[in-house]
Amino acid sequence: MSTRGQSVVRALRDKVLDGEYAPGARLNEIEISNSLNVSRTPVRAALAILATEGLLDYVPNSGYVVRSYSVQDIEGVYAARSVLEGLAARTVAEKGISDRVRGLLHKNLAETEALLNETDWSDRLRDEWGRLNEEFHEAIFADAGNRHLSELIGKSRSIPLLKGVKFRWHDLDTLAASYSDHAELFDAIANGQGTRAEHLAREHVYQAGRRLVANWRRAGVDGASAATRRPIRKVSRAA
Amino acid sequence: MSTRGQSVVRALRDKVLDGEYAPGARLNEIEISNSLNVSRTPVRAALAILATEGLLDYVPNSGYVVRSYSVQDIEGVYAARSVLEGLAARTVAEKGISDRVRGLLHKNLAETEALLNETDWSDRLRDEWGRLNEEFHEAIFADAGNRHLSELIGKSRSIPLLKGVKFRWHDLDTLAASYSDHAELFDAIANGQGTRAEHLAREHVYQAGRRLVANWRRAGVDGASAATRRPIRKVSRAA
DNA sequence: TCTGCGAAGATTGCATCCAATCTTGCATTC
DNA sequence: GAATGCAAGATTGGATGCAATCTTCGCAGA
Repeated sequence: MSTRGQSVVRALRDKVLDGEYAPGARLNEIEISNSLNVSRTPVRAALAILATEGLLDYVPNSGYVVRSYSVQDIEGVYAARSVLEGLAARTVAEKGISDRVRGLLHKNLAETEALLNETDWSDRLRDEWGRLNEEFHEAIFADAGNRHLSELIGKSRSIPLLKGVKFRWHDLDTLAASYSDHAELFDAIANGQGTRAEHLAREHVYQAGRRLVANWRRAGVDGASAATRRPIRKVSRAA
Repeated sequence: MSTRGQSVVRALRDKVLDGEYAPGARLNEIEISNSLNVSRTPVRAALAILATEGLLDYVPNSGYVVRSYSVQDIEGVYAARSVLEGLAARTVAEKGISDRVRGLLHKNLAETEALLNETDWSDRLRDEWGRLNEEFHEAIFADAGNRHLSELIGKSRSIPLLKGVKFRWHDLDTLAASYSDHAELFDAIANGQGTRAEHLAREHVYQAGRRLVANWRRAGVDGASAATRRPIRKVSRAA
């Protein structure tokens, strides 16, 4: 809440990531400035920043639209994320996990396991599971102590429309498998097994990506049409 | 040359990457707008973008400074780059290299080899070698067909002050070794050996990073002081 | 001499106005 | 009827003025 520009960046980023602005949607400076009660100046700054972050596409003199991701794009994102998180896991394993993160992950695993034994699997529990999953991954790559790596992973984790649909169709078996992955990964890291940790993390993220793509396809027309890149301006009529 | 803002972004980015603005240097909006003959508006937009790209540090109400990278930071950047370029190499090897890039790399290797047989090793040849090296790497990760991966590698390859000092102290033996790495990597990719290609690329980039860090340290006081992070504002006096 | 306070100067943040470009719709022409 | 050209509206790009914040420098006091 430092400057208005930063506030607008946060507000718009959340809306884009939550799908409030769907992929392909056009972002109008005046509408946004009215809805957020600021002038166009901080809005324009925020749009430029979000475009640089990769959340928006920008065409000069035309405007900004929420970037659309095809199935191939998503596969590419997860391919990159898998090697990055693999590197993070290896790094933590080889340099030694910090006591703080060891305790955090231990607690995280216990809470996740408890969650899996719940009977009524409501949306609230799903959200809680998503939070724990995020906490687990973030704790690891933060403990790698590599600022650049953290930035790259962060960029790979914030993609329009992924956040909202990410863990929506997961059945209990999938969640249990994910928990098992986490437990093994923690074991490898805690025991300094760098190569094992790297491979486990890579495979874990890879599987997550594959499930996401499968759900993406299963979502059918909605997801497909929303993910289809829509041109900002009409193509020129002259051939 | 579409909008002034984009022109300013390019101009400032080049200056930062070439070291014209040294790490830790403060960027004044008015000075820049005067030197580039534009108003503060496009300059402000450009500064925000470059900060988002990671080239500048930003402190609200204080301004922008060229981001400084410690030796640990550089090691981290190269660690990330190595796994990313490893992934790119594996991807190209497994999906099959395109004819265009196969020809390009073939030509690139021939030109590099010819360069190594030159007798008078002038600065011009050094620059030429740097260009060929860049072309080689870029051709590979571009051929992977992963937009996100390309963006991440691009971000890892544009770091303040690296461009200028990158290949300045390399002796002929080092360059020959690098050429040999490239040749082997091309062989692995062209023969569809994904794992081998990945490992070769990782090691190649890792070695490049290690050499850079060694030169960085050897540069001694200059590099060290330039790389030392300088606080933007005075620390608050009250404890 | 050093520390803390305060006022003046400098710099950034934001709002608003104008210019440039694009988009849209209609009329005209083939 | 379809395509082209033109004009009006809408939207973005840039410049400028003012407010808010920070920085710097000097001064008073311990």
